[in-house]
Amino acid sequence: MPAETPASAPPDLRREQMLRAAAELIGERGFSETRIADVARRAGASPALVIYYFSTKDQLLTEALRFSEEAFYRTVAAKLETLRSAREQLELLVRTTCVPQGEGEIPGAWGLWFDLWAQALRHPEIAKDRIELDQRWRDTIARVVRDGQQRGEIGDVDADAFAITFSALIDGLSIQVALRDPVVDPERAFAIAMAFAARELDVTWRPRRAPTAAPSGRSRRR
Amino acid sequence: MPAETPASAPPDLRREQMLRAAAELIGERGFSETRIADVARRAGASPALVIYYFSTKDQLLTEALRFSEEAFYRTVAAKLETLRSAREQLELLVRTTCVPQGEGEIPGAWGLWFDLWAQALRHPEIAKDRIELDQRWRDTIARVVRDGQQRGEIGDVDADAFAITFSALIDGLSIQVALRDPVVDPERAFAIAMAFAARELDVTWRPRRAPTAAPSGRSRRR
DNA sequence: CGGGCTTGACTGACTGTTCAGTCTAGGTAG
DNA sequence: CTACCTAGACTGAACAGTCAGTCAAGCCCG
Repeated sequence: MPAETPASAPPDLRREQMLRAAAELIGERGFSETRIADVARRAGASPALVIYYFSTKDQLLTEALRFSEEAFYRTVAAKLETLRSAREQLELLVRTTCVPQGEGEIPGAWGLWFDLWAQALRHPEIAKDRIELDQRWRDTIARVVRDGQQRGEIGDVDADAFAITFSALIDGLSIQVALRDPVVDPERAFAIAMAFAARELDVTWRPRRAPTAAPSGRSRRR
Repeated sequence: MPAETPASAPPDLRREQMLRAAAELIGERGFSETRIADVARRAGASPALVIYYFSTKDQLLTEALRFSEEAFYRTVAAKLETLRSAREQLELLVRTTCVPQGEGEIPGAWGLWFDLWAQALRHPEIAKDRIELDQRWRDTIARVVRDGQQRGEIGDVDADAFAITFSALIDGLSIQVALRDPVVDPERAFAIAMAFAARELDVTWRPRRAPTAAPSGRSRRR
């Protein structure tokens, strides 16, 4: 692998390089399997320097988790802006969570989520972050609903209650997808989530193909 | 702590003691934070003996994960037998997953699940187990539905499709509960899941209290 | 030349695993 | 019944590898 790092970058960038590297590695290998030496190598720095910036390994990994989540939500929010109909916006939400690789975010984000949960369960500091982040996620969903309602695309439902249920459903589905469950492939997960939203929000959404049978292999949209 | 271990038990029991100890510890501290020394101490044995039975640490922890999941599903299946109505059976399913501590199973089972997912993502061996176990879980749900249909308690729906969606929803809800999200407390998760099932299965279920407000502190049923 | 950045070399602690035996129960021969 | 023997359960002590974090010294930019 070529060292694409300019050996000495502005210190702010250095930090970010390391955070990004750490986030990627956590996603690939898992939280506890990530060594600071690995992070250093990927960021094009020495292990000592990593400790220089983040004084402890735990701190680095913790910040990396936060960094990645933050990036994820920001990206989604930005993309959301570009879409005009509630249907498209909902599709975006579902697709970014239920379909393997969104573009622009840190790759391997799934492993990251699992580790985030596992860590949150035991470290109150991380737990607090996660709760906040998840609330933001539900707010995003609720806002899509409310906007759709104002435009008359969506019927009269409790947006917040819907957000809670819908985010739970999406989470559950994406676990299966991430773990490559043969019964719940990305297309199916997408179809289930959208069908649920359509029924619940009183909006029309026709699946492009029969939801159960998936006869023809199809290349993923990119 | 009193050594409740009879120093020398039949070897089959020894194995199980260790598996149980390992499963508990994984739940409490997490997969990677579990030392074989800890397992040994809790099982009333020496570290060397643990290696004597399971030749490697990974093997021990892997088997412990499987052991715990297996125990969980068996317990649920047994309890299901004792219930006669579909409504009660569904309540059981939701309660055992969405409410903190089921009785009889390994405590701290939640951390276990997160670790199971994290491990499954990276170790195909574990992934295979998980898929199989999850399929069994969905089958359990589907069977409850079909039985209910035969008894005329449940309307005409695709039991398998329902099982997929419902299990995803439950998973998502229980993540929030496990992570003590203030918005999704156990009662609320329970209410959401049951409401979904009721509507989807065309069965009546009245929440015992208003689903949103939870005014009075209430001791958990035991 | 001063201070932040960067490093290689080092270390101290931890921990999975090995090993060389000890102990016990049960079997067997005398 | 006794003495011996064997096998398997079990252990304490050491080993070896790994890795987070330290340090003293250089580097480079302003």
